Amino acid sequence: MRYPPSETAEKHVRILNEALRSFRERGFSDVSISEIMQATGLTHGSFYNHFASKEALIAESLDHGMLGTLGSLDEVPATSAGRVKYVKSYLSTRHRDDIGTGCVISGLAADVRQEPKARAPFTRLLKAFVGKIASRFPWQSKNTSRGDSIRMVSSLVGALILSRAVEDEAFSEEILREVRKPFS
Amino acid sequence: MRYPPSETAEKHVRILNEALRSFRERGFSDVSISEIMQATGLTHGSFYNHFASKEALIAESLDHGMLGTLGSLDEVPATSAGRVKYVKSYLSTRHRDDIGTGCVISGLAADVRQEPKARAPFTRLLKAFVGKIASRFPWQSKNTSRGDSIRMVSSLVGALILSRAVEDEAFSEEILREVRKPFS
DNA sequence: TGTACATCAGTGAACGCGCGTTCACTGATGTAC
DNA sequence: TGTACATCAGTGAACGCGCGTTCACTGATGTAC
Repeated sequence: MRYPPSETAEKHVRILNEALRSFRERGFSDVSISEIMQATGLTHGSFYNHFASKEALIAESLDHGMLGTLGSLDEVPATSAGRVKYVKSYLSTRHRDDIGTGCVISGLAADVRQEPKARAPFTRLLKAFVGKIASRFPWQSKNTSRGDSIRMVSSLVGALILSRAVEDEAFSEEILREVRKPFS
Repeated sequence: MRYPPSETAEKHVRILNEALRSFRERGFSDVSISEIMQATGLTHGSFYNHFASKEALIAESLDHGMLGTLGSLDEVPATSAGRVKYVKSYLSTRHRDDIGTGCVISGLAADVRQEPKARAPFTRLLKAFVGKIASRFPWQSKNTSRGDSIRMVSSLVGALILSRAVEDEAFSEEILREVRKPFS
């Protein structure tokens, strides 16, 4: 049956959030349309009233995820102390264990390669993230700020992915701690 | 029919290599037993004469991959020039595009989280890699060498994964180039 | 303002498909005597 | 050294299952007049 547009729009966003959470937790291909819809409180059939295909959902969810990812940078002051704080929370045990609501870039970077339609939105997201880190925080020089941002993002993403992959708790913590050091 | 043991052992290794290549290229769950066996020149039915399950193949292939990953470090001198050379080849366009035969750690770090049986062998592999980089190359001080190794590995893995995810060739190259800088 | 109808989101059965795994069978290899 | 038999890797059909997607149907909402 038909529903008021506001309700439809709200369900659309709920599907996106549910999808983005599941995708981060278990990857694009290990998450089914059915379970996303079930988690949203709907049946799988109505999925195609919202999205053309699973591919389309993946692409749109990444664009949707851009808000939260860039927004997380605003929660921290635009100072070098703010940068220290950001790195500390990015490379924290909490963030490591909080994959479903954690950084979309670390959560999906490796999955993106397999999904052609995901690459363009992911590229936009990463560019915006790198650009915002370079411009928001103070760096040694204007010339190197973009490179510094890329190096910082690569370190954070690599360390978080490795700390999540590893089974040994002490080793996992060691990775987070050691990569935090140069940023504090 | 029955085959000589040497032939069986050789096929076993061929399955492992084929699996490891496919897994790196497309991830554990997007690769089927059938296609691995077909690429090895066998039919899918005989897979279970070699491995108990797909999970067991994943675990064994990671242990098998340890040889190549650690071996790649021996191809470079145990000097700081050797380390420069290693980073240069790790963060090269060739390695970025050569996923199937590239570093197992970068290729599978994110996939490992989803495969419980893969985490122990992956942890061993990463520990050995970090340990070997710390001990093989000269570092500023003995105290920081292990941390330096972890920071280097995190940077390399993060940069390679991001450069592979991104659709924009110039941006991808920029990531590799900027992360190479502090190691040259 | 009231009525008639088109719209469209949600439901759940159904589709074809490929997956991991099992199984009866084959036949050369290895072993016991 | 020769013979009889157990072993076991490979084959391909078959299994149950869950996937992405489609579809006929329902019924409240929005629109035309």
